Amino acid sequence: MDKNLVIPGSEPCDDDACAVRDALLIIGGKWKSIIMHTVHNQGTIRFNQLKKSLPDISQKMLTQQLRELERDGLIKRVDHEEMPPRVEYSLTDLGISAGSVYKTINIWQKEYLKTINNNRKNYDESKTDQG
Amino acid sequence: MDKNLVIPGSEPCDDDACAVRDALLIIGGKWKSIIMHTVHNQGTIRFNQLKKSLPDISQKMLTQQLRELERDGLIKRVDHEEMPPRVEYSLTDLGISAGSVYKTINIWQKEYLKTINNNRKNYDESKTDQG
DNA sequence: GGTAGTAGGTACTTTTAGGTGACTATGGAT
DNA sequence: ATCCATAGTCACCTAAAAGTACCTACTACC
Repeated sequence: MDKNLVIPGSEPCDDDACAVRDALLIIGGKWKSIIMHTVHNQGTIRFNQLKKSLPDISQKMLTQQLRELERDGLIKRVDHEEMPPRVEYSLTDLGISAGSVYKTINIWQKEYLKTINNNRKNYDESKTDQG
Repeated sequence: MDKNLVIPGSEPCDDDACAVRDALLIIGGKWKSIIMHTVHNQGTIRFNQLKKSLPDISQKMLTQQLRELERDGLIKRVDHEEMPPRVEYSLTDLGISAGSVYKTINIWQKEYLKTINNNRKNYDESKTDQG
């Protein structure tokens, strides 16, 4: 087995936690990838526009995820302090860099989705066949 | 903004779900990255060896995660059917390919961790300063 | 003065992920 | 007979993530 092929650093974990684990707290979760994707596609996007683009997300979750993305510096929030309110979201440079990670994940998934689904089917069959 | 720089495919979601979201169900979660990392490092590893390498994981979670990784075809499980039991785990080719995804995530995290932590600090301060 | 649009916030509930501790089967050693 | 090691399973519980429904502030418009 070639040790140079794969996976993270050299220690199993830095201190307690894994870098990958930490990264997934920042870019993972149910909504962040699609929010990031939508903001990127639009360049600049307002709150309600975003909400309409993501019909299944609740207002609360959208706000919450945007706050986290803003806190971590992946997204920039500009409040124009007008009435009626106008708030615009866009990606920061860090957000754009995270985009390349999403892209890698996406490519991997697209490439191996069928394989994985076949594996699952075979696994299930082997379990129902002979427990 | 350069549309060619970043993020997944061209639609926000394939059907309901995102490819990235689906991928993270396969390779994400609290334990999978470190399990994969450990198995890779050892080449072949037995259950209890793995448990000792990951002192914080419970036996139940280890079994459960290994079953999912096996089901999805990232990990191969070989039961030698001896007594006392001897079961050996190793990565499949698909598992190795997932390693490159973990690697990308890991590199990104290592590169931007400080930036993210600074962003969080500044964000918190701006919130406590003036709400 | 009632309604609509904007960008949220709050309280409560459900669902999912993860954790704890005791238990099983097997055979060999003490 | 009892204990040990291996590789688990089972029932139960907590904590975190996500969802639902309703509320706020401000202004314009009718």
